[in-house]
Amino acid sequence: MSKTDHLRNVPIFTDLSDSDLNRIASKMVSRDYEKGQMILLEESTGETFFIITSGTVKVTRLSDDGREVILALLGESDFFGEMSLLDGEGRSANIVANEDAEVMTLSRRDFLECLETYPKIAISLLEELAVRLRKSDQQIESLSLSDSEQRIGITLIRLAEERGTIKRGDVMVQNLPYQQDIANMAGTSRETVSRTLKLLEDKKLVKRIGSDITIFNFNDFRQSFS
Amino acid sequence: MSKTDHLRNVPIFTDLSDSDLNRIASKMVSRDYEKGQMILLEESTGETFFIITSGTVKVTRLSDDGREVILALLGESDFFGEMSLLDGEGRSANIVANEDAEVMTLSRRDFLECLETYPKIAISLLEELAVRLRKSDQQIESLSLSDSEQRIGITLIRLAEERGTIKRGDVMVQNLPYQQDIANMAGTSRETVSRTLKLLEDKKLVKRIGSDITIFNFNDFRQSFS
DNA sequence: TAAATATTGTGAGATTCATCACAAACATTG
DNA sequence: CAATGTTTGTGATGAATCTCACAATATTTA
Repeated sequence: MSKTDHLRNVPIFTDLSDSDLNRIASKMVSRDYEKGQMILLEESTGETFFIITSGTVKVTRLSDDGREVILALLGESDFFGEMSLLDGEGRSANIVANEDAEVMTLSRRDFLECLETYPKIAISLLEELAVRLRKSDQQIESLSLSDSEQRIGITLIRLAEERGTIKRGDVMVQNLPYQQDIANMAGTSRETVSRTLKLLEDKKLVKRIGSDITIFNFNDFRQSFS
Repeated sequence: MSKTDHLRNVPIFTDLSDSDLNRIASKMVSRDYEKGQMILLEESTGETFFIITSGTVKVTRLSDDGREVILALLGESDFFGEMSLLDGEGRSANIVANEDAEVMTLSRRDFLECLETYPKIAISLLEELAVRLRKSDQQIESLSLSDSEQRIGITLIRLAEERGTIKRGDVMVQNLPYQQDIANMAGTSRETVSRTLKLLEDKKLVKRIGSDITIFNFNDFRQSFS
């Protein structure tokens, strides 16, 4: 797949013409990262905009004593790095390759120029940030008000919505993250994730086979954890 | 203060010329709300952009059983309502007048037209959303990793940064919100806020007089609760 | 100013969960 | 296919903090 083709799949670029896409693509550079490799480090100043062309990355914050919060898992056609380009602050999060990943990068200057040249990009980006802010708000609510079972349920829903496949009302997520990562997404401990997944299975709400999970009756499931 | 003057103080409009500001101001309508009055209800579709000209509002999410999370307290020159204008989703939060408040409103159509006409507004708005997203990420981290004392400390810092006055390294916040509201901001219970404020006072980190609080040595305080 | 209402303070018990400590299952590598 | 490392499962324990129940203050209203 060409760089231009990749760009076309990115929500904020979809409105552009082929020639515009080509123009932008010509300024982008590809980079590869191996699983576990740090792509961006907290506190470094952000100078680059990234688009994921393959693989997944995790966006995290770390406490001084090494505990981790996963703010998001991003995959193909998702982008990151825009925050500190926009507000000039240092990075607020670390980005680590969750599996081998390939990205395309755009320099700060080219990115900002893009925004000025194509107001549509700015507006699409606004939409995207609004969506993210909304998700953050939901997460804040669930961290504040829900117990660990609920939060883990909500985390499964997030995963299912992002990378699940539907089959007659059930949703299967292949290759569930490690329980430690689910715990870091849900704001709980690894052991609690282990126990809760078992509980959900006992309740016949989900079925696990290896590292895959099927959520039965996804709409009901989502309803009950909303 | 004229409508135009109010607009000038709003970060996303600061870059505009007086004539542009006037043009926008002419499309805005003022509205008043009494303390406690609901300005926007969750689930209704957003059709209006709001700028606060006086008073404060709180942005909340409610669980079905009536518990409340306060996502933000907004004051003069802050704005809200842009989220669902941008992504077309229904509102994600309720807005309630925290004290008597006056706002200026802009219709969806005029707001979006503004964005198209003045790309600078779009870019400023991007910056603002980036800042908010960053704050949300911090909050998610603190809800996930910190104990209640830390979270309450962080909440005090947020309040101090938004509405405190500095006096020789100390910061005073007048008219602290009710403990119930602080609890809803910090994701804890009202009783825990009561006990924790007392604890911070015993540790000589803060001093309370009536509904005012002084945080001693604000920089150190912030450091230790980072 | 008294009465009524709202807010804050505080003890005690219940509960949820994190943590520790292993064991079991699974995967990876020589 | 050992054997070594990773990930998951599970009991026991303790700590944090929520909840409930009032008491004590503040604040507002009559």
